[in-house]
Amino acid sequence: MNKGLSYKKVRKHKTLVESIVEDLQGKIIKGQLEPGQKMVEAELCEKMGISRSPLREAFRVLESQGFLAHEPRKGMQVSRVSLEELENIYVIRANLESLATNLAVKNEDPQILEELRRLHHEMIRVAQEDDTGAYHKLNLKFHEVLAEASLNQRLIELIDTFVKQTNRYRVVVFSTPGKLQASIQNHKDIIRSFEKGDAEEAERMRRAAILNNIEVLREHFTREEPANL
Amino acid sequence: MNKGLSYKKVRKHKTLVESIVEDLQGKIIKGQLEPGQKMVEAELCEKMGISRSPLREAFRVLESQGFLAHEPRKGMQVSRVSLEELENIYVIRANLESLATNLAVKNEDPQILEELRRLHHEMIRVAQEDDTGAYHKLNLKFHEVLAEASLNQRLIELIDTFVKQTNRYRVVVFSTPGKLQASIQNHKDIIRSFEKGDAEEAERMRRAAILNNIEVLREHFTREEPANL
DNA sequence: CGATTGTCGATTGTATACAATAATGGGCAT
DNA sequence: ATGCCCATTATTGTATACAATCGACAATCG
Repeated sequence: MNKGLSYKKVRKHKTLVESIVEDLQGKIIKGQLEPGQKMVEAELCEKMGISRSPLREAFRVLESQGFLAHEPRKGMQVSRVSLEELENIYVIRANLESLATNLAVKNEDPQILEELRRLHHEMIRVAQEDDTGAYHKLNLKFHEVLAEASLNQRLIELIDTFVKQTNRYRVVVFSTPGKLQASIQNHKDIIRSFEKGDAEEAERMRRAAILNNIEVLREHFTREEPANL
Repeated sequence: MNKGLSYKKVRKHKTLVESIVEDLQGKIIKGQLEPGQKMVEAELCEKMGISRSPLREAFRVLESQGFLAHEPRKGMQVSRVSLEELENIYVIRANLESLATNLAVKNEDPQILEELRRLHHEMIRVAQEDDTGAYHKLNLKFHEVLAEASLNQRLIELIDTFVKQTNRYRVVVFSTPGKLQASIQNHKDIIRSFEKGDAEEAERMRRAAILNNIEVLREHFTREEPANL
């Protein structure tokens, strides 16, 4: 079967470039494309059944988002993130998300609060069943709702990009024992701050949780070999 | 004279795409390309003496940065920023820059402090001469130094983009009377916090200054017509 | 007279072709 | 055997060509 053709079929209203961006982004996040891997245009074109123009445009988008990196005449490669850079990214993400949390609380939308509570209880349930996969999905949703409640479109998009970037190394963070319970407690705290209308407190809670991930990462990567981060 | 050819000559080590990005970005910031203006590919290609491929790649970069926006099949246009969006951007910028300031102070680099002092005194000088143009340049430099002192590369780039975006409407902010003196006072405060090593205070100072710009903008655009923001 | 549809032109989306440069490998000299 | 140089080749950078879609205007029908 020609795998390439499916691309053209799938796109209903999406343009080819968008499809390619999503596809490659997904593969990078999932680790199917490893950091440092060379992205040879002709090769990818053939595999995907597309031509170089849309691929190169997709490359530019992904580069802007930090998923790819290139030097002129040397070609694109999947961005290679050092531990230090990853820490840098986490610091930014912590700030952006805590800002969003602050704004979300200030907006005082009862429907948002309701949604957060629902997700929170759902997470408690799947945590008891030790379903980390389901938990991760709900967790993402929880923070997505929080971000969107900021009603700041630019911020929402920015956070989305940064979350995706850190998720490339999520596996590491989430496999840590106790992390799940800490996460649940954190959500509880945020919801409580939300109920109190204490935006600053919610902001601090959110920031602390994200920054804590850095510790986990640092610990992990000083023990084990830096591998091919 | 063929204006187009200069493009190819100028690039020494820069690729065409980079040159185009810089050029268009500059024109958008300076207002030479107005918000909402259609960017017809063929037209620009002829004017610039380039072909569509690099132009379209530059488009993608600029779109990622928020300077352009496009709908499929409808074409690119210079992004049209509502007052609300501009406020959103300022809120993000305030957060990013205050974060950078915090990190900068924590790094405690005496050379940075020295550089900030130098720029500060320079600004006081040109302010006395009412040279707002020179002041603006020094001001940009001041905050650039502050951002770079964070030593967080990703953050530095992000701030750069956001600063450029808000600078599209800088004219408005800076023509306000009293703004210059307030700006000088703010720098003084930040330097003092730096000397004390009080990162949190410096962070608050920086944030307050940027957020204040929003007020100025809002005032300006509720009096005057929203124009073609 | 208004609405609808068809056709044409303009413009974007995609593919291919050409040019320039960097990586590779083999031959030759030391 | 090893290191340097040159040629070859692979790959990116740029330009052009082709296809698909959208918008506007006009012709036709109710």
